Amino acid sequence: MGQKRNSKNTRHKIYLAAYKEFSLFGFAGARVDRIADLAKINKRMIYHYYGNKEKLFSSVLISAYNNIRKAEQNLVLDELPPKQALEKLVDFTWDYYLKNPEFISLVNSANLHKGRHLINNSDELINLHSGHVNIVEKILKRGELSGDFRVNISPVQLCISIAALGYYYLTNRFTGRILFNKNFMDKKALNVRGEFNKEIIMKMVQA
Amino acid sequence: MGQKRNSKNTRHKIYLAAYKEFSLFGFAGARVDRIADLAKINKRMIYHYYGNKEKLFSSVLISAYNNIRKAEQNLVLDELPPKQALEKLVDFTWDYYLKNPEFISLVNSANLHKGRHLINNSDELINLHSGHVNIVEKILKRGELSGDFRVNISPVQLCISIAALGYYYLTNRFTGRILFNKNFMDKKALNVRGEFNKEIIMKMVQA
Amino acid sequence: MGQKRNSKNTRHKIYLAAYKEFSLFGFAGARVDRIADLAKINKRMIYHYYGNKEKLFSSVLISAYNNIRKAEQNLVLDELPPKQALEKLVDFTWDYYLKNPEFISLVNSANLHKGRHLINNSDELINLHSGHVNIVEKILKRGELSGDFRVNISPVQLCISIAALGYYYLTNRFTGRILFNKNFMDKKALNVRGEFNKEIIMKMVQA
Amino acid sequence: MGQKRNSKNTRHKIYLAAYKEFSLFGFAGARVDRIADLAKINKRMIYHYYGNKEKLFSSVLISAYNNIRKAEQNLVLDELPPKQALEKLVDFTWDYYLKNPEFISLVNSANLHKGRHLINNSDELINLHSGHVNIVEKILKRGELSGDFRVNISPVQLCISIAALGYYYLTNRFTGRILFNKNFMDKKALNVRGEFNKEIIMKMVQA
DNA sequence: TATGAATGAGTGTTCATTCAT
DNA sequence: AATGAATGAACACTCATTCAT
Repeated sequence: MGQKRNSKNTRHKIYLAAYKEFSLFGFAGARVDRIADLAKINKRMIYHYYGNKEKLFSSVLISAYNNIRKAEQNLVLDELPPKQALEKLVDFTWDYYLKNPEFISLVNSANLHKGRHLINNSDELINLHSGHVNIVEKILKRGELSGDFRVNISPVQLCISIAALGYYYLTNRFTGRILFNKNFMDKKALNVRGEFNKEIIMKMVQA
Repeated sequence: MGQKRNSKNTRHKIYLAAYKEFSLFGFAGARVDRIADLAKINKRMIYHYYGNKEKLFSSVLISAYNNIRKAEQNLVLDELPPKQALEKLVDFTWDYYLKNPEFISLVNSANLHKGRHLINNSDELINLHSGHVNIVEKILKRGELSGDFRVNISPVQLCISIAALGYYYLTNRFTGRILFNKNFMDKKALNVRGEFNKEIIMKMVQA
Repeated sequence: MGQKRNSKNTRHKIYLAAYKEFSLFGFAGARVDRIADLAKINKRMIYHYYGNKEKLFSSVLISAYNNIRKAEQNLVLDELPPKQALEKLVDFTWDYYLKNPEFISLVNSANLHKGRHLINNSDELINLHSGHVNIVEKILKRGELSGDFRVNISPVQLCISIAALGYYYLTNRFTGRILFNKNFMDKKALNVRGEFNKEIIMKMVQA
Repeated sequence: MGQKRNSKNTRHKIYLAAYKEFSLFGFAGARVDRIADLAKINKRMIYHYYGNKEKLFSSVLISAYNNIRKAEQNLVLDELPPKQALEKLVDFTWDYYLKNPEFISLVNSANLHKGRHLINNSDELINLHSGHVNIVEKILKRGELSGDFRVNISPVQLCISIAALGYYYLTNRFTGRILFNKNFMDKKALNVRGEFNKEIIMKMVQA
């Protein structure tokens, strides 16, 4: 049984610690030593399992992307009328970002590094991602047929918009608080924003 | 006089180099040495004029925010009908981001560091920023009166949304290219996105 | 029996890999991990069979010395006239170095470490080595009696000289190539050097 | 005057310490930390002045080669009869090695690394080195004319041989002591070897 | 006999910052 | 106002070796 000598366990502990560290400090600001301390493993193990800091970041980043897409795949949308399906998807996106703000930080860091951590590593992810667009496409098609939605709305542009509205609000919550002199994260503010996001998307698609 | 000119010059050269370095690498990834090399000044001068790396980042960040707000103030919107005024504002925001992608990088880095570089440094900026919200508020009010726009749209939420739609697209252009297998930055793609942004905002406000 | 064969096999695989690694990188530059990889055995086995890196190096070094001495013992020189016997010995030394350049690297590394890897480990080797001097001594004696050679030539100094002429040329083949702008290792160059070595030794001993 | 803030001084202290460290431990075995300690300078300065360990080794190595060649150039040989000139050169080589055993260690280490530290760094050195061959060539020519030396002796091969006889003896002094059970470094042994070297070279060239 | 997992001390290198002039 | 020299703490990464099975 041996909990102690457990390769998978160590690997996973590293992963969890790295996830936290990278999302708190970005790739450049993250410290391998802190990851080792946090994971309570020997630093050497990081290099044993992941090669180097860069590859560890890649792993974490890809997992983060995979996680959101997998969660999304679990949504049951096909049985809902198109409007409700779309609202549910917008809600899901907003909720996911709210519960996983680290995801946003990781993606920002990945883009600061021009996306190089995604290259050569992401076949599975790209497949998962195309599922993401498909979901939106299917909803739009159903809405067109039912007469609820306008025709010829680009699924990709809509995907991006749904993400954008929540992502921006959350990634800018710190500077936003200062500049707007408003706590972006209190319960009411979050509710207001969630509703606004839904409203703006629904207005966009409505016939 | 000559000396002062020089002094201003050195200060400004540092600023320009720092702006570039911080936007390329973020706060943590930026290197003081590189800034000095790029500015072609003695590294010691950075500490003379700006105190330390952190304060230099603050300066750069605040300037970046000021610049967008000042440019925005120069827009002449009052004389346009509300719809056109709003479209012009959306266009401006998108264009500004497109021409100043470093601004987005700086803001991301500032938020990674929880906005601490803005605190105690930003009275002027906060004033400028409230002007930003005012612009939107005024347009919304005029639109309500003219019957073009719905009533009770939150200016702050609209501000955020206008920014969000462009900001997200551009900050995620690298991972986006890989995940959507689509060049986010070619001319046509940028045009399509610009139009989509306008459409979504206009649909949101229309009566 | 099968197990013993396996055990010998593992030990030997380690030895071969270590021989290669140490001669390529020296003692300090050699990596235990690389030896394990090269030998395709578990790293732990190195410690099982040889104790540590230092002792492994000792083993390899002593084997290397033993090998050259054993090969030398196999020469049949007694039946040749003294001049021919000496020429054959010089040829042998030069050929052996040429075919076993790793030997030279190992010896250099051993001397860099002040010979400590030979101490307490080398009784058999010292015996073998005295055989080396005996060979030269016997030839010299026979040459004196036959009138071919001068009297009172020191066997030890001659041994050293025979080794020196080939050893130096080969160990310095890389810097030599650059400094003399001449490929030390092409066929013709090696032939020229081989003949020169013989000539210089024969001139030294001739009556 | 400022002894303390003295760039040349620091650079030189690093050089001296590196020279010692590299010759004691070879390139791989040398420690940058020890060099810094020995030089009593901040480790950072090593990287400031020399870039990295590898370049520092290159510098030290090239200087070592330059030094022996420069010392050799200072010999006044043209005014001596050819035999005496050649003997003086052999003596010089032997004495130089004896007084600078580190030189031998450095050259061994350089060759272990396949001479790469000499490449792209050694124009001056290659020139100096051709002076080395010229010296021998001139002596040989003069000896031919005077009838003291044989004709058609290769200067390059003779250069190599002169170096070889001393170099090998000294570089192998540690393993030699054990294998031959003889202190290679006591005064008498060194004298004997010095004379033997001269004898072997003179016999080689004599008419 | 054999192995995969783990370790602590260390290795070359880089960082933001300060000193001395 | 400006500079080249210097620093110590930290950085990512690697080492020979031992543990647990």
